[in-house]
Amino acid sequence: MQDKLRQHIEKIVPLTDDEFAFVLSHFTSKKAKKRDWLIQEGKRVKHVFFVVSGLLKLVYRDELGKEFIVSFAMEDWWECDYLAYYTKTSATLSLQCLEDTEVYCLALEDYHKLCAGLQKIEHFFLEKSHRGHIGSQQRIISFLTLNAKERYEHLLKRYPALFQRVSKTLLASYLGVSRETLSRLHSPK
Amino acid sequence: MQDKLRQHIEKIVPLTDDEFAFVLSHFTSKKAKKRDWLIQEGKRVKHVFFVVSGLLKLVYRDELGKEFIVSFAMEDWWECDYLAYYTKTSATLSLQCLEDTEVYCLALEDYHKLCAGLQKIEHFFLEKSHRGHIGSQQRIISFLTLNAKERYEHLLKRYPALFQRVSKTLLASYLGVSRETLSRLHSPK
DNA sequence: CCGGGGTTGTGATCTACATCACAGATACAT
DNA sequence: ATGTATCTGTGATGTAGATCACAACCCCGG
Repeated sequence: MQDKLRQHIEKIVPLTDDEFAFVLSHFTSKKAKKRDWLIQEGKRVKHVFFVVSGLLKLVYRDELGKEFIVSFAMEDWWECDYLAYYTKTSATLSLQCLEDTEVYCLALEDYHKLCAGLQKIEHFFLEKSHRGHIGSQQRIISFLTLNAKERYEHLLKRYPALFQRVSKTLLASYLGVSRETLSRLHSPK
Repeated sequence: MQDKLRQHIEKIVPLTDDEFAFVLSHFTSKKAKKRDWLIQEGKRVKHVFFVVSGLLKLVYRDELGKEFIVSFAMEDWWECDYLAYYTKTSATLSLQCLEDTEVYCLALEDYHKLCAGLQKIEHFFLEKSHRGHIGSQQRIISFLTLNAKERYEHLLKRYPALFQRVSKTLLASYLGVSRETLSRLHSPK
């Protein structure tokens, strides 16, 4: 299980055994069951999570209680309500397990200590953050330029594995269409 | 003009005179006129830009030639086609001046040298990247949860200054609605 | 000072998608 | 096993917003 994290980091920065031990000492690990919450709207966000196994949804809930999926987090993903985490405010998003899930948890002060103690890891996080930013930008472009069907096909091509693991209802919510419309996209008229 | 950049960085990390001189030595500066391009689709992206003064649009153009505004960049903003920049591939986005503009330019290898030579600045970039990522995530949420009118009002509240500086046509493109619809939002029905 | 390109409003029409409503299927808990 | 909730498809209908079309405007360059 540690190997997952190490391999993940080493895709970007190589680490000695000692360095990885140092990194690992800043994390705690946690197992959660389907339907458990790792972040709850309104509460403080203590950790950023690295997903070792399982699947989660990051959701925003509007005033009417309607739920929107901001992102899915699968193996090897980092997930958090970053705004709440970095600014130490209460969560506006929630993070819930869609399957039994295993994560590493990193508290904000441990994150700072880790970066201060090992420059490489700050570089790693910078790299990760860039990629996350680029990914979000592309999702924005897909909202600007594509219709429901195109967004659906785009997602299907990019993450075929998702379709085995999450309900159409959730996919629809991620794509920003109603589940009825998504359902009709398969067999177009 | 240097002061702009220094003050901007020092909002996040304090610098000595020597450190700032070191930072500045990695940048070049450039003036561009309204309608000039800093990044052109299909070409290589040599620099990331820090906007000292002026205003730019970052645009995506679809197969039909229709233009979509990914973001505006005003004073104190960093802008780039980050994907193309970091991966040294050719641009899928374009960056064009909407006003006469003054920027600092940072080439990728200078960026790496700068980070390697001064840890503080890597920390600064990491912080900036986080904020950018958070901002994009909120824009995604606005696409998922708000209709055209709500997105418009949201933008109006957040960046009132923009409305004095850019045409409704461009705003509509940023918001993902047609300019006719945007126009009708003022005087509802 | 005149002409043309970009900007804005507004009407008429069209369409993608939402919403509501129902029914069969599947999974989950007691 | 048996009921209950959650998922999925599909019809009927409503609506936000796109598209097309035109007229008035402003601003800049020659």
